[in-house]
Amino acid sequence: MAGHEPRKQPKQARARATVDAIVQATARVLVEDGYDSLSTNRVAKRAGVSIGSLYQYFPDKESLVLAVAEKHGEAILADLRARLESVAGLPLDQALESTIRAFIDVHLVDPELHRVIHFDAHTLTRARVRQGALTAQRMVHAALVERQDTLLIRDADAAAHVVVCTVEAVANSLLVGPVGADSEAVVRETCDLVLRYLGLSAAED
Amino acid sequence: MAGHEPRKQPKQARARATVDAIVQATARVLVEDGYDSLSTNRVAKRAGVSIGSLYQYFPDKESLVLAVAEKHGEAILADLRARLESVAGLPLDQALESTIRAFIDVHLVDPELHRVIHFDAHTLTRARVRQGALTAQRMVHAALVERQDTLLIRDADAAAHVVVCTVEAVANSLLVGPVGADSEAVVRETCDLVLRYLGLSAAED
DNA sequence: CCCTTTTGTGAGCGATGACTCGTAATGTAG
DNA sequence: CTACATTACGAGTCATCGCTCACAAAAGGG
Repeated sequence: MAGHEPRKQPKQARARATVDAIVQATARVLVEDGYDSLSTNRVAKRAGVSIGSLYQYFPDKESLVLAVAEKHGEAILADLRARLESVAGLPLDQALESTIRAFIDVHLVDPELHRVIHFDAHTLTRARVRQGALTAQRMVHAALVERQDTLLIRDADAAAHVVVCTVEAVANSLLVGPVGADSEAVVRETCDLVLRYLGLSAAED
Repeated sequence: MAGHEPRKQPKQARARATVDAIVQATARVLVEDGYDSLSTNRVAKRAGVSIGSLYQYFPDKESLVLAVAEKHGEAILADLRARLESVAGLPLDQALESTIRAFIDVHLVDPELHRVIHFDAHTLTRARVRQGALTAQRMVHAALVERQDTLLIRDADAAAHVVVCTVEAVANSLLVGPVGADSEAVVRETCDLVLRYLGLSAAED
């Protein structure tokens, strides 16, 4: 289902520029025209290269979207890591809140592109996204286990899954459109949700 | 983008059977072949009717999927209502837990179809699903406001959104595939998540 | 029985799309 | 300059798809 064999790698700088232009063009088509309007011909035209050049480096249409998703995923991850630097010294509850907010914020890097990748793209790309979520889940799992006695946890596996699932869903809901509530309030409530779940924040007032 | 005018309604029983066969065939193609393989010709063939007959009752391809989604949505809603009958007499925390479990269970009616509708289908169908979620959100909002003084709520709008978003995400996560955790445990944790968030269930042991 | 309405048919039109391949241009090494 | 590898090109192939339309068969009604 993944289509064909991998294609050759660019050797010269010229070729690397071409590949880059193609990936960027794919992203632009994705956000400007939508997933349904994505065609290899259109991408080639938008990139200013010929359709033949495109197929020298990408075996099929899906691999284009995959490349974009990969790049976007890495950008997000880098951003997240940067945002988490400052968390190290904080007390647990504040650290957690910062992490949650960072996780949500990071979904708003190029939100249109994120929306398309997350909601419109197909099998392979979705699998890639899902794999990213599983990675996050493992990280959360580790963090939970490490603080097992400070927290209120019955089943760390299930807890990690629920937490990641929840925060990701909220983050994505914020980039779909009107949400019937104020965004900042939603983020605040999400923090409360997770903190109370983990037994970290007793009710105030 | 929604295509064309609505088509005529079936007057005779014969025609109603045809329409039904078409909707059912659409659902079968959707779960057996996937959204990407859905074509009007294929649906017609699978339904055992001619392509012309299909276009007598459905203006375009999307309306097929929409009909399936509509039907599935109604089935789910009916199921949910039935499951909620028994909740009336229970104390608040148990009622809430039952409701959450019901909401999740109901996503497992024809899970394959649900998966396709929720994850693979496009604009119109997605809008329909989203509208359903908003309805749920309004219901939750009302329920929260009604019990405002028993619960721990700062912003009912945001709370309703977060809760619905969360439970729906968990429900959908359970029908995508391996989850890295036991399903029942996930459901239990989700209940805890929401109950603790609303200040209903203090920590046990 | 005939006339009208409703229902059913499927060949085929026009469009689009993914992808190939023969060829030409450009870089690169000796 | 020459020979070879790399890169770029884009017309064209083949398949599919959404959808129409001219027509035929069945139902209903008088």
